[in-house]
Amino acid sequence: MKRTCDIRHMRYYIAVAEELNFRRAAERLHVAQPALSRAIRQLEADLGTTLLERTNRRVEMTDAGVVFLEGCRHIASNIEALVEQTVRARDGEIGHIYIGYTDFAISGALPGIMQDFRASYPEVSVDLAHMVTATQLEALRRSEIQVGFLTGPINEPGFDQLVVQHERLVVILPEAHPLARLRSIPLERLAEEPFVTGQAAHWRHFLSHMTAVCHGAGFTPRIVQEAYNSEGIFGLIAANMGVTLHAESARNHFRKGIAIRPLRDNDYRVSTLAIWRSDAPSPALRRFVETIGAWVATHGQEGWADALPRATAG
Amino acid sequence: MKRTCDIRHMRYYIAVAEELNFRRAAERLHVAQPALSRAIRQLEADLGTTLLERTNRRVEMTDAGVVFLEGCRHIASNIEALVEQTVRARDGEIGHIYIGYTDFAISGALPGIMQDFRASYPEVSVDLAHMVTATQLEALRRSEIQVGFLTGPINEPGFDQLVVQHERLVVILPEAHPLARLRSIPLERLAEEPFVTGQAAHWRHFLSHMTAVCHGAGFTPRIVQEAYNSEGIFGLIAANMGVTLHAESARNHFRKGIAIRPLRDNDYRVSTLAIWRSDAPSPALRRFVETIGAWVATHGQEGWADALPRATAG
DNA sequence: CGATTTGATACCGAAACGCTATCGTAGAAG
DNA sequence: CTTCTACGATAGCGTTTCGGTATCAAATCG
Repeated sequence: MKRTCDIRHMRYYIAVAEELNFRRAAERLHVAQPALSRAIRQLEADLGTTLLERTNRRVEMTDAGVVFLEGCRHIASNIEALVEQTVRARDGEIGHIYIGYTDFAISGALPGIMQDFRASYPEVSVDLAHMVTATQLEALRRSEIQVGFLTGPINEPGFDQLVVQHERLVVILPEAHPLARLRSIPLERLAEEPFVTGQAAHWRHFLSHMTAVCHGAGFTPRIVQEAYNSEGIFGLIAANMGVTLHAESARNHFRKGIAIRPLRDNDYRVSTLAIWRSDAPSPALRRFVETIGAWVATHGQEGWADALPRATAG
Repeated sequence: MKRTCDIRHMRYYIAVAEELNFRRAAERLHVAQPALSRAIRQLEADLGTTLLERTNRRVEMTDAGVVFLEGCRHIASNIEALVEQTVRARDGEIGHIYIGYTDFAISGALPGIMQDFRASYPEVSVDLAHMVTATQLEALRRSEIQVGFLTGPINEPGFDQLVVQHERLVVILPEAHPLARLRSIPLERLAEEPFVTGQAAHWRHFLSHMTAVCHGAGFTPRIVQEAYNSEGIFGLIAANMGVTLHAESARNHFRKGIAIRPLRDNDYRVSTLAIWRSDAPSPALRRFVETIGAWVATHGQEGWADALPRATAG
């Protein structure tokens, strides 16, 4: 028993079993009749089972033949589907992508991008994992994630990037704070205020932006409290523990008890980048990067906030 | 694109994709490494898709390769299962049998035989159809059923048979009937009684037995009512419309209002036969006939009534 | 820098395949 | 009963495919 079980033989058998006539089956398969005779004979030898009862005038299926026909049909269709799926995987329509994102990204461009991507490639499954910028960079190097949405600027050789957000800074402060009465806040007025920020170990990318812009206004922010994430920061501010600078995407959050005000006469911007390994992208990744590009081209760098279904205000 | 998709190539691919190493995969498959290289190359050409990324030192699966591997595993296991099933079908462990049966058979030996058969060959599905003897013979000739359980004697060329029941006759009469007080009834005492029987057109096989045995006692039964089946006959008798002769298997029925008594000094017997086409039996049919034979050998011709779970009395 | 390992290639003999031609037989037609 | 026809089986031949040995080019490692 060689256990070859060639697909071709199965297809031959399907034709013969359906026609119950070697000649017609041969026509249908575009082969000569003796080839069929031999193929079926060999198939039967491989299986160790008679599949067709030939009586020189009529062909009948045995019980085993019926079972085998059913199975062959099933397998043939499975193979067709598999070939189809494989081609689609090659074209990036099927696959899996691991993505890392920051608070800024999920508050800003990422939901819109994901929405577009899911609409175009519904069969690509996506794993979204929240990570701060430094963790994303490490994960990208280890190929644990394929795309990172993180706080720029980044200079990582071997990776391509695209700016998806380019945001002004806003001041976040307790609703009852005297400065909250201003429509926009001059940065210098925050010099003496206590600051609430993310943890220094994890938020250093954004904190370096914050300290830089504060130094530009002539002071060093006095950090009195650290929170784990943006939600935590907002909560502490609502509890009147201090103020902070945050990216404009904070406007997409709504939190009772806090006020969000633009900086007056300050054009400093923080960028959020999409970044991915530039060599040998998987097909699905290529599609995803295309989607990011299309999204950026469509929404521009200013309009990203409009992409969110729920628009909020400060 | 030839769309060959040889199973062998798939098995080769599974090995290479699992080992991610052509040499080790070749060892596992007991083939030389160049054969593998070529097979995979051809497979990729057939599919029009790169499955493995070879870098002269390391082999990696592409996304399409991952999808294809999963599919190949699935198909390979399907084929294994199919071969298994086909062999079992050849051995009669899988299949389908169409069976016809009479009232006598279903009241007698058939349930026990079916029970044994289902226990031995649970994956052979059975279609049981109630038919009178004449209908069964016609269905057997047309191969609409493969086995008939019917009332003998039968002389049908090209068919084999086996006696599964060989029953004495019993008298069935209304509980309140004067004769019901006797422990056994001499046949002559029924000469003047009105008879309730099955419809002449359908029950002629049994009716010929009945008239024959009555003639032996010197009278012709006066049939006053015909019913569709045994249940109907019993019902009419319970309604005091007459009496009848029936096979001993009637004892396995319980019907309020009727009495069942043996014939006195009468050894006439009615046989119920299993009958099937003697040429080219399907494997499942062969198993079924074996089971019938074993059942008859075990239970004998007298003990058939014991085979029923529910034993009743007259 | 040489040794080793990896996949790719070249070539050859064997096996499998497909085709044409032909046969034997069972059913149909006369 | 004879003849014809249709069907599957068989034989022989050329081509393709497959597997094996020997070898190569490149990358890794000591």
